[in-house]
Amino acid sequence: MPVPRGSSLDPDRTRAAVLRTAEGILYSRGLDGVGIAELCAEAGISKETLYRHFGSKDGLVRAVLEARSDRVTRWLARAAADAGDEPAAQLAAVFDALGGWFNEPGFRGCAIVNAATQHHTTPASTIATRHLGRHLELLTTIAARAGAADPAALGRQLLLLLEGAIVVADHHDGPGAADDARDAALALLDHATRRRDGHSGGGRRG
Amino acid sequence: MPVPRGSSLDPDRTRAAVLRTAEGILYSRGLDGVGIAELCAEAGISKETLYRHFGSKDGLVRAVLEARSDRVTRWLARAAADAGDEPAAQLAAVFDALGGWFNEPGFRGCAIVNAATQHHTTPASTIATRHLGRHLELLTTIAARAGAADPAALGRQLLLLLEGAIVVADHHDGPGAADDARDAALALLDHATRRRDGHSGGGRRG
DNA sequence: CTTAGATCGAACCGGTCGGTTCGATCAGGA
DNA sequence: TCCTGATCGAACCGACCGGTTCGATCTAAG
Repeated sequence: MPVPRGSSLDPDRTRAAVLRTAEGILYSRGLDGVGIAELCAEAGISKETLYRHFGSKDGLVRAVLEARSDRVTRWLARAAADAGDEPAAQLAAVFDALGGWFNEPGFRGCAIVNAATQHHTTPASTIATRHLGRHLELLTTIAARAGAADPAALGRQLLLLLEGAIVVADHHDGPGAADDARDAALALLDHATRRRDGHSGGGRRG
Repeated sequence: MPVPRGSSLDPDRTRAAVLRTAEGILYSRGLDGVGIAELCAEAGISKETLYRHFGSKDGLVRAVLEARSDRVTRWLARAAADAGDEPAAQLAAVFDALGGWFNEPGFRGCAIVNAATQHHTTPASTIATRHLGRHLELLTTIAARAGAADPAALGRQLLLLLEGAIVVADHHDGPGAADDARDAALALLDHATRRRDGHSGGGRRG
């Protein structure tokens, strides 16, 4: 059953509603697994309306992916910020948040990376590159605040864990991948911040 | 230009040739990016021949993915074996081999994971799960031979790095991801095998 | 030579796709 | 009230899809 048939007649509201509906369907069925006719039906709009708002299916996909990238980026940053000032705790919180996502019923991997995998020519690739760059920025910031010897390098390593966890959770392990990734991340953080004596660094240091 | 028009009339040879050709096209263009008509034309066979050999496009895709999984698995195992008996060297060799792959012109991520991402209902998902399981087995074996405290856990962590490196190389970094993954893998190996004194373990131990 | 089977090439099928257009409808501002 | 513009619903387009069939052709085995 589509939208309650309200005919809001407010372009902004219509656009937002379409984006919300299309995101769910495109994520669960894939970019090529659903046609714009069905998209319009589910969103409760006509094809002409969709055409005027987004220009093409590709335009709709791009708008959906950009909105999603923004939201996911804010969500991860929030998870880190809510974990307090301790870098190790922030890192753990990021991967715990991932674990919560993996446990959600409709989890099917990263929508942006999936889209870029399906249409490697379209702007999806550009959005995906920027999306990973945003994750890298968050992780590098945490690495720097933790006092890592090479924050950029540690950030890149942590990004591998983050993206690897999504793939493994989707195609192999399920939610357990988040726990493995968190353990590995904390180990790498410890390795990159350890003093050169036998002391195990990264622990509480006020 | 298709096959040299030899008409081998040998079913096994024909099947192998079709698999080889289809693998390249399906990998570079995506499962939905090419029709069976073009596949047949490039392979130099008729649609009826393809239909008799593989039953359907899905059957062809499955055969392609299974053959590729076998080949990739053997390739990685060989890379490890050729690196000698030292677990750390074997691990480094695995990620160095990955780096070589990332540098190849047509690299577009893992064909099996990509396929499962595109068609998450088809047998592609099953093949992908088994594919990652094979990688996990190799990495866990190396972890165990290195004397890790928990080889299964370390194996799972290394799998995250392997899969993460493929995604990041495809969508963000390029070949550098392999170097980051190797460094992280060696750090995790060190972390999991270190003695509880200050000595940095994992080194040569006969 | 004859025959059986693999293959070709082309036509054909029903279906779906993304995109376009058009007349009717409806709400809000002048 | 009347107009503007957002929207609807439906029809339509050309293209391509995966799959099926058929007669002709070619090769290798008997």
